Parts: sequence; C-alpha cells; structure tokens
Amino acid sequence: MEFKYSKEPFDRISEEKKNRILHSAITEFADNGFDSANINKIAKKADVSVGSMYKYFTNKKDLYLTVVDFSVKKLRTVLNDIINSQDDFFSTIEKIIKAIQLYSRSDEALTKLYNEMTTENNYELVWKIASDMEGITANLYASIIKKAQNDGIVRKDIDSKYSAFFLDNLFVLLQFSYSCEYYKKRLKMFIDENVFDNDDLVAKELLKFIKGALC
Amino acid sequence: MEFKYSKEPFDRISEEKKNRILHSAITEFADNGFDSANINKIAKKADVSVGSMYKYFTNKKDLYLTVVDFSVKKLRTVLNDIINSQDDFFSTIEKIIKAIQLYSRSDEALTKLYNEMTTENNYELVWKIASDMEGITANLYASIIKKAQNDGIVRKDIDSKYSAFFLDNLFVLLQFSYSCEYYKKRLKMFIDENVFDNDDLVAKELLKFIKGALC
Amino acid sequence: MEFKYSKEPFDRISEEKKNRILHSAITEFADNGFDSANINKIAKKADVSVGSMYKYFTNKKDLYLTVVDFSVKKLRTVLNDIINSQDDFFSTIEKIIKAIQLYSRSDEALTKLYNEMTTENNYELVWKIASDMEGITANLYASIIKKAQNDGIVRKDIDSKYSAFFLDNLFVLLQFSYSCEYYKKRLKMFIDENVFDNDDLVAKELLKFIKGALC
Amino acid sequence: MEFKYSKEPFDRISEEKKNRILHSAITEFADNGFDSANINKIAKKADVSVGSMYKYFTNKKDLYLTVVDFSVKKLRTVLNDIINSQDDFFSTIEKIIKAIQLYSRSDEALTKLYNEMTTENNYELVWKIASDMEGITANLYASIIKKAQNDGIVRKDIDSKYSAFFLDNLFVLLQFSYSCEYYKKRLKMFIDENVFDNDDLVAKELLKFIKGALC
DNA sequence: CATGAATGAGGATTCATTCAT
DNA sequence: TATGAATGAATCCTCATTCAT
Repeated sequence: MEFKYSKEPFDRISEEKKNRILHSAITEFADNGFDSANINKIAKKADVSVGSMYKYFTNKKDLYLTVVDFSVKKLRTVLNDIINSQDDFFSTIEKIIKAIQLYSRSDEALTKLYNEMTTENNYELVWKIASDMEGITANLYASIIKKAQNDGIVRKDIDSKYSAFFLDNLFVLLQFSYSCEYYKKRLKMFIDENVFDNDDLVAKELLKFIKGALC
Repeated sequence: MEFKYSKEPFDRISEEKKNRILHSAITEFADNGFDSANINKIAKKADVSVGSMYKYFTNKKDLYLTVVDFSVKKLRTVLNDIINSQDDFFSTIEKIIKAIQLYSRSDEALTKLYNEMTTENNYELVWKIASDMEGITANLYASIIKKAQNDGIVRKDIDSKYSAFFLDNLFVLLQFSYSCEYYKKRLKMFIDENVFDNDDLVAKELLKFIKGALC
Repeated sequence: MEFKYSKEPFDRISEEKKNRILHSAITEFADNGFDSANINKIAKKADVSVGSMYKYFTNKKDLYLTVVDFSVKKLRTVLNDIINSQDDFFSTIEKIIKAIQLYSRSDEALTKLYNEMTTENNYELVWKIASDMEGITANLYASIIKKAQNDGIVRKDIDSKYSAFFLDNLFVLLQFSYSCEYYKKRLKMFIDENVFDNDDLVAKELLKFIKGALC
Repeated sequence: MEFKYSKEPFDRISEEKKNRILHSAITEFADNGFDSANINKIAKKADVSVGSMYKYFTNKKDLYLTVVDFSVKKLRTVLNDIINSQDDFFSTIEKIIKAIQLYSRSDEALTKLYNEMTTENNYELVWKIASDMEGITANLYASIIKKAQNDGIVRKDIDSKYSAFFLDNLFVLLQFSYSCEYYKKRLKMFIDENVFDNDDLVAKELLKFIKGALC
C-alpha cells in the first residue's frame, strides 16, 4: 500500500533538502515523542523555515506520518535485501542479527522512532502505515521457516507462524537493545557493562538460542 | 532501593482514594505518554481536585514517577511470587507465560505504561526506578537457569546470562502483545485474527520454542 | 481614628499568640509584599491553623491592614515618646536620629513594611490607616519647629510646615537606609562599605546638616 | 555596565511598538508590583500578543528587568544633562528640583516603578541594574559639592559624601511626593491640599533648606 | 473554638499554525 | 515559492478561602 502524507511541493525540492528535513524530524520525534516534538525546532535544525514546513506538510501529524512511513520503509528494505540474497536458513538468520547490530548503531534514531511509535498515542494512524511492513515481515519469516522445514533444516513439529513471531520478537528486542537508552541499560544489566564491545559473542549466543529452538 | 516521589499527605488518604488516583494516572500516562498526559484530567477522572493532586505530588513528573514505581513494583511482585513457588524449571516458565497472558489482560494499562516508559523521553529518571526491577529479573532468570543446568534439565553449553536475556525478551514482547494496541495488531498479523481466543495454544508454542532453545 | 480589621475572636486570644501571628505576618508581608505573601505560610510560621487565621481575619486584606495598623501605631509610639520627653529642640532631633538607627535595626521588618506599603498596590486602604500617623507626625514636627523658632533656636525666615516635611523626608530615608536591603546598599555606595559600623558619625553628620538648614 | 534582558527580536521591532510595550509594562509593574503584574494584560494594553511578548522576553522577570533598566537609564539621563550644563552650584540644585517637579508629573509611572523596585521582593536582581545609577549619582553629587567647597560656595566643615547622601535623600522623597499616591497624600498632609498648585514655592523652600544646610 | 484537607479560579508559559511580505 | 514574526488556545501550578470533623 502506498501512503502520502506530504504535500505536492515536498516532491519538488532537492533530495538533499528532503533528507535534511526527514533526518531532523526523525531525531526530534525519536527523542521526544510526538507531542513534545517541536516543529519549530525541526525546521531550524533542517535549516528550513516553519512556513516551508507547512507548505510541505499539512500539519504536525502528517509530518510524523511521513517520517514513520520513511523509517518503516527503510527498515523493510534492509530485511528484504538480506532475505532475497538466498542464503541457507541459518546464514540468513545470522546476517539479520549482524545487520541489526550494525544498523541499530548507525541509525539509532530510526529504531527509537519505531519503539516510540508502538506507544498508544496515535497508534491507529501509525498502524495503517506499519501494518504493511509487519505483514510482510511475518510472511517472510514464516515462509523461510517453512522452506527450512522442507529442506530438513528446521524440525517439523513446530508451527511456522508462531516461530516467525517468536523469532521476530527476539529481533525486535535486539534492535531496541542496540538503539534505545532504556533497553541498552537493560542489556548491560543482564550481561555486563562491556557487552557492547563484543557483538560477535551476542550474535553467537542468540544464534545458538534460535538454533536450539528451531532444530 | 526505596523511592518516594509522593508527599506526606498522600500517605494519609484512604487506600480507596489512593487507588482512584493511581489508576486514573496510570491510564492517562499509559494512553498519552508523559507530556500529553493532562493532570487536570487525571484529577477529574479520580474525582479529586487539582489542588489536592499538588498536595500529594510536587509536580507532574513526581506523579509520573510514583505511578511508574507503583507499576514496576506490581510487575515484580507477580514474577517473584511465581519463582518463589519453587516448581521445577519448565513449570515455572509455563506459569510465567500464563501469568503474563492473564495479567496483561486485567492490567493492560500497567504494561502500556511500561512500554511507554522505555521511550527516550525522561528515560533517565525512569531508569533509576526500573533498574532495580530489571536487575532482579535478570538475576532471577539467570539463577533458575543455572539451577536447571545443574539439575540436568537445561543443557550445559549455553550461557545462563544470555539465555536469561533472550527469555525475558520473549516475555516482554509477549506482555506487549497482550496489552498494547500496536503489538496486539502485530500478533494478529503474525498468527491470525482469532489468536486471542486461544491462549493455551500460544502458551504451548512458546513453551515448545523455549524448551527447544534450552534443552 | 480607630480601625479594626480583625474579628472578635482575635481579641480573645492570648497576647503571646497575637504577637506570634502579627510578627509572622509582618515579616511575610515585608519580605514579599501584599500579593506574594502567603497566608498559609504565615499561619504555619505562627504555629496557628489556617482555619484559625480566617476566624481572626475576614481575608488577606484585613490581615494586611491589621498588620499595617499595628506597625504604624508602633512607629508613632516611638516618636511620641521622644517628643513628649520635652528636651530642647536639637536634643530631640538627635534622639530621633539615634532611635531610628536603633529601632530600624531591631525591627527591620516594620520599616520594610512601611516602604512596601507606600507602593501603589492597595494604597487607598493603607492610606486610611497611615494618614492618621502621617498627620500627627507632620503636626508634631511643625509645632516643635515653631516652638524652637519662638525660643530663638531656629531661624524665623523658614516655614515650619515645609521644614517639617523636609526633616521627615530625611528621617524616612534614614529609616529605609537602615532597614531595607536596597537602601542599605545605596547608603554603602554613597559613603562606604563600613558605614554601618559607625552610627555616631552618621548621626553627627545628619545633625550638622539639619542644624545648618534650620539655624 | 551594560545589561540586556530582552531577546534579539525585540531589537528588530519598530521604536513605536517598543515604546508601546515598555510603556504598558512600566505602568502595569508600577501599579501592581512584580508579582501582581499580569503579562497578558501588559500584552493586551500594548496591543501585542502574549506569544510575541515571549518572543521578546524570556520570561516575566526579564521583562521586568528590561523595564527597570530602561527607567533607571532615563532617570540618569535627566540628571546627567543638568549637571553637565555647568551652571554654578545652586543653579544646578534649583534646576534639579524643577526637573524633578516637571518630570515626576509627566512620567509618574517611572518614579512609581522606582519606589516599587526598592521593595525587598527581587531586590537582588534589581540592584545589579540600579547600583550603576546610584553610584554615578553619589559621585556626581559628591564632586559638585566638593567643587562648590573649593569655590567657596559651600562651607568646608561638612563631608561631601554625607552631604551628597542627604541631598539625594531629599530629592528622592521629593520625586516620590510628586509621583506616588501615598507620598502625594503625605505631602498634602504636611503642607496643604493645594500644595501641588504652587511648585515654585516648594522649590523655593527646599532650596532655602538646602542652602542653609550647606552654606 | 480549632483544625487542615480540599477546592478551583487565575496566571505564566509553550508551541502549532497562519499570513503578510 | 519562501520566510519567520505573530497569534492565542491550552496546560501546569499556586494559593486564598471554605467547611467537615
């Protein structure tokens, strides 16, 4: 499904300006949530006038939805690329884990926004945008699990849908644990202060956990 | 650690009034987040004057922290009770899953608040309160896993800390999936529209997933 | 003229309690002005319940007026005592100066209140109370000056009323300069940092100034 | 010392608008004091939105300080101009008296504000601004007195600093007596109801008083 | 008569949105 | 089309006053 919450003039500005605006908005919304986010600050940080912001977006909500849509699409792209590379099942899982570790670090704000987004506030509008991605993710996982079952890599007595759900749950919380301050602290508490210095160990343990669960 | 963000007079009012206020506040904060929550509305819903609210709490933030502290303590209590009942490992896990399903339904708002709380906004203050609970949870899980390893129920080649972390991740997202609108929809998308009519199946599948991962 | 801004029950409480209330109120009004003064704080400082305060005084304004009336009467008493002691003119003037120096130090709050009182806020009610004192002061000064003229101590070509006015102006600002923070700093700026260590010099110079003006 | 309590945008608006705001604020603060002054009323009286007020000034306090700074500077200017006109000593004194009479009538609010400012409330902030003016005043008076002593116009046995102080006290209270309601009534009480119809007489008597004191 | 918890109107401040240039 | 000054509704918080005990 295609959504468009920006106005005509937004399509006509340079990619560079678009990115400045999106980036500025993502950060502000990720750090402050929808209500506390300040459009005037977003405009200033993006070096754009408030007036222009209202030429590009009808109101705060539409800017938010544009930003959510953008973020969600970006998250989906990464996943799609990995799955489409047609590796064997556990290589794919491993790639996803590594991608989460890498990506959550470089684009923290996007994951923060995703966490913020799941909050009750305005969730109905947000869901309209995100349902698409969640649906695709659900199907992708279920289908590669099913394929792995057919290939004899994953055991047959488990339900592919439920496994997909639990798998994604592990991934979502891994993402948060690498991006959001609260979950970062929580991870340190579960393992130790230096856990972020050893991504490979985390990846290895999670892979082991998942392998056990599915084989 | 003990925290107290309420003022003296709050201790002196009837339990019933206290509950009215806490409940009203939890709901408002859970649904709107810290910034959009409206103290005047909280007061009205609790049938208390704004003036009184400020007799009980120094300001909005302290009301929020009181509510967070209350919620976090309540969540911890449930878990503690289950673990202290000294069942065998997988009975304990099963009980926890069932408790999450039951509890997340009856006290939706508390879990919503927990989700809302992990957001970047004000996380520093919140962490002071929650770190306690997260630490206890981390240790509890790690120690029952270790015990289960010694008892030969859980395999020896896994790390108890990491397993505890992944286990809790599965539980946290299960909680959210039974309480928060966004995650509820997501769960339906992964399984199907009627997933909430069959708690036992969800529990069974999750238990199977965990058993596989740990044995 | 006699005023009464307190209610019946205030007359019946012990002198000690009355003083506690008046003292607490004078300080609060002197330090914060009418509007910022906080009745609840006044009550607490006086160790009296707010409820009682409203048994004693109809409202904040009446408490203020009671306090103003009390302060003004006390100021008048000091002056009256000195003038009635029937010394010669310049001994009287000297005694007044010394009294101001002494009194303004021990009862700072009363003078602060007097300064605060002359502010536009509520001046009409205040004037009703203070006019009495100001009138008496005006007459007292004018009459002792006139007497001093008749006695040949003060020169004949000056107007007793105007002299009384200028004399009192010097006294009022001396009072403020010994009580109110702003005027204290100002005095230090005119003379030097240690001016308050040498009351006799200040007194001597002022007396010299006045003698010159009137003889 | 230079102070700036207004924000950038305030510098950019028209002189006319600036004056409207300053005038409205001076009046409101002079009449009600800092605490009771109502920013919304100031804005309305100045025909400016509240929002704009907060674009121009960080908060109520800064608006107050801007207004105090403005008033104090204006008062100083008048005095400086007179003293710099290089008349002989008593012509200068006479000019000052006449200026006070004239100026206090046309700009009542400024003097009211000065009186209000000396009150305990917020005096620390205010003093930072006013100390400059008071210091300059103190030095100016002391130096013209000293010069007059050298010129043989003022007698040598008096201290120039103390004389400057007493002189300024007489002037300050004259100012108040021409501007502030309380002090106006007081002046009428000392002289008579019609005292304000005969400025020349007041000036003459005060000059006589001062001449006596200093010669 | 004494108490002090409860009330709620009032005011400072913020920020999404508009509109004249 | 771009700008950013201006707007004013909305909300946190204080405190004079009331009243049940």
